Amino acid sequence: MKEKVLLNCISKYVQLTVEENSFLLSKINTRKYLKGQYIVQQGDVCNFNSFIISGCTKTFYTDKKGNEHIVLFAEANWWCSDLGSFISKTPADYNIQCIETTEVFQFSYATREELCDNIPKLDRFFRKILEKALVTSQKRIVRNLSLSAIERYLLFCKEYPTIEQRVSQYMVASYLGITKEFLSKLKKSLIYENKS
Amino acid sequence: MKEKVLLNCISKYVQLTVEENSFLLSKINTRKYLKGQYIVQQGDVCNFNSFIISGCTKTFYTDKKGNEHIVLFAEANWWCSDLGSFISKTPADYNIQCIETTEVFQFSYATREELCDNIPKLDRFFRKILEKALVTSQKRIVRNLSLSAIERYLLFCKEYPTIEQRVSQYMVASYLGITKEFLSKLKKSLIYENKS
DNA sequence: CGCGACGTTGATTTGCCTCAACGATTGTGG
DNA sequence: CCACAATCGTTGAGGCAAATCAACGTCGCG
Repeated sequence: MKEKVLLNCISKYVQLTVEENSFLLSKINTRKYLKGQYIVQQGDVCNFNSFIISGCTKTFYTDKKGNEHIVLFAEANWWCSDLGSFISKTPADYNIQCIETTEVFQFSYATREELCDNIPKLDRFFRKILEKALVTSQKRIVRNLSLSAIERYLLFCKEYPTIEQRVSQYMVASYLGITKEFLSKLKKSLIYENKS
Repeated sequence: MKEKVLLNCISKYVQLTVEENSFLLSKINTRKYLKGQYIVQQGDVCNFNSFIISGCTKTFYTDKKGNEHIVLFAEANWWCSDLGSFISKTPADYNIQCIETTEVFQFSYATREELCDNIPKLDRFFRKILEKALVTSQKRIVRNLSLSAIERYLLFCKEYPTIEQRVSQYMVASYLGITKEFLSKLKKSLIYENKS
């Protein structure tokens, strides 16, 4: 039963009672997206915070020239939303698109507030995962400032091996902040290095 | 009375009772740093979360070549710490240095947990400010990926005019991810543009 | 089979860095 | 109160990492 995945995820940070668990589950909405479908589109309001049960999504910004810039990839057990849009009901800065068939639990803003009001431990849960997300985000800023493209690529492969395998090359390039052509050249140079 | 600044900051997000306020204040520690002093140094454990009463700090990473990369500037009413180090008691990735004489309230990890245990609304408070911080951090990632140096500089001046004025040029450059020499050239080119 | 999405390759260009030297401003001790 | 050092900012010459552009391979799929 897939609800267990979510309860498991939460139980790593806070301990809910049986009643709290069932209250939480009573508020859950499940939704399934096909490959290529959008959970949110830039400009729309992001009304849901989604917990990924299975599949994979990319959150990205499209600039004036039409180039994509990937904010994050999300796999099973991760949360995704355009947080800024979600919390202040303003138009989303980002698109969230499913790279594969993806199944999620979704919470509206009102539902999430209701849950946190009734189960204060959830405030703590979200606080803790936000702390982790912020640490990761700041680390990425620093890496983009201090490392070369090839160093960033190697770190990405090491830290997100499953993502590197399941998404297209051009998305990896976009995440790293380089062009797909240049990433292609980097990978070629790595092969030659290993041979010599 | 400077404790009011902190209570004010919190009251923008959650409403504490009189007893809660005084419990919170009873746990407060004040500390003053001189210009140039460090709140944390890379490699040490960051034992405090600091709320800035007055002054200004920079949080930065020093790479192997000795270059500084600024994660964030913080002024009055902001929180700063090496969050990763603070929550998991591991060596800090970053330095936090005072750019001016700076006065802060400090909370140890244990104190913060005690506060949140006794006042669950504080979990919500921290959740909300973390949400905002994460939005800002992700926005910066996207900007670094999608904008040129001059665009980033102009946005920085627009969004953080007070910081642009009080910190050295080379720190602004480091925040933007460019060299001080190149920033100097950018500023010169802006002057010529306005004349013609 | 033929089309569309993705990846590769090479030629050329460019945004930004490096290095080195030189002002300007500030603060500090004699 | 001046001299001098330290710190910060500016300028220019030259170099490199990565972008751009254009063409061509390749693979999966309707």
